[in-house]
Amino acid sequence: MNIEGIKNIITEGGLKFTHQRMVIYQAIAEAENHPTAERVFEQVKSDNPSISLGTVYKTLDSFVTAGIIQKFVDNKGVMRFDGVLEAHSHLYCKKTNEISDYKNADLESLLKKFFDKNQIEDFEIDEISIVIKGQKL
Amino acid sequence: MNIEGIKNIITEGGLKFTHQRMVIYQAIAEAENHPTAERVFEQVKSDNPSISLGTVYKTLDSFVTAGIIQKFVDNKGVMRFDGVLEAHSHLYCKKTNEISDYKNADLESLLKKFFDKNQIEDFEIDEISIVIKGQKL
DNA sequence: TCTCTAATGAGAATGATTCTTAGGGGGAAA
DNA sequence: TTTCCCCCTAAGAATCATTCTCATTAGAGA
Repeated sequence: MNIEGIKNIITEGGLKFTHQRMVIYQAIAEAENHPTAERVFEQVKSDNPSISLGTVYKTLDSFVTAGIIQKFVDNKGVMRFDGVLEAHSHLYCKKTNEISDYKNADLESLLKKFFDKNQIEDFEIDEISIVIKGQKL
Repeated sequence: MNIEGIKNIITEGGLKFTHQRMVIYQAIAEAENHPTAERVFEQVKSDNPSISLGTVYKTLDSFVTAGIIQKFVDNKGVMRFDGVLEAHSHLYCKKTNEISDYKNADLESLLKKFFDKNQIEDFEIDEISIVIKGQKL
């Protein structure tokens, strides 16, 4: 993604555009995996050697609040960030601890139909997160 | 559950029976919610004032390894323990941060059927965990 | 009962995340 | 352009859950 594109995403999220936010968003958008804050920090340091880890945390948090990235907590209790906003599930490999995306529109619609029919008493569903645990072959 | 019952569960898991393991298992089995290690520690101290927090962590971990309880990580990155072994989903309330069980056999079989038909390439599924996020009404 | 090994208690150490504080930069208004 | 103000940032201290270390203790089998 080009600089203008990223700038738009950040400002449309209601955030001031800064160099730090730029490189951090870029790192997330380009990441194939689901990086930790530490990992983003490492990545970003080459473009911005004086950046601080605290800034990375705070910036990622603003992005989440602004709704331009997602976050979740992995099996070890470490935060993971995800630039993909559409509904999708995660595959967690117990051997390598890697987390990858699993998108399947059929699964999404199956679940949607199920919960449309089977309302949960006194509970309003906002989102459904699925983690498929197992191992890569 | 009585003492003998708990003793059986612990020894059948291949673990030596001790007083600490007894009271810790009891606390998990009786818990309605999904207690943290800290919470179990508080609970257990009345029956065993000299117990150490490290022991609670280590014991819970042995239980998980032995397969007699389950654990997961909540949205805040804190470990939660669960004495219920059957497949079930969790409801997470964004307002109160409470986590409750959601058991629905239809949902389980729906998912089982789906993944029987739709194998994931190069991935062997072990378990599927579903967290339904939203809010209590 | 005796012995051996695994379990325990106490507290130090670790690691991820948040907080604090001081300094800096960009936009709005004149 | 200049000033003001507020938000952003850097650096590191503080926090909190969890793990580790190590000396001591207590089960289970001989």
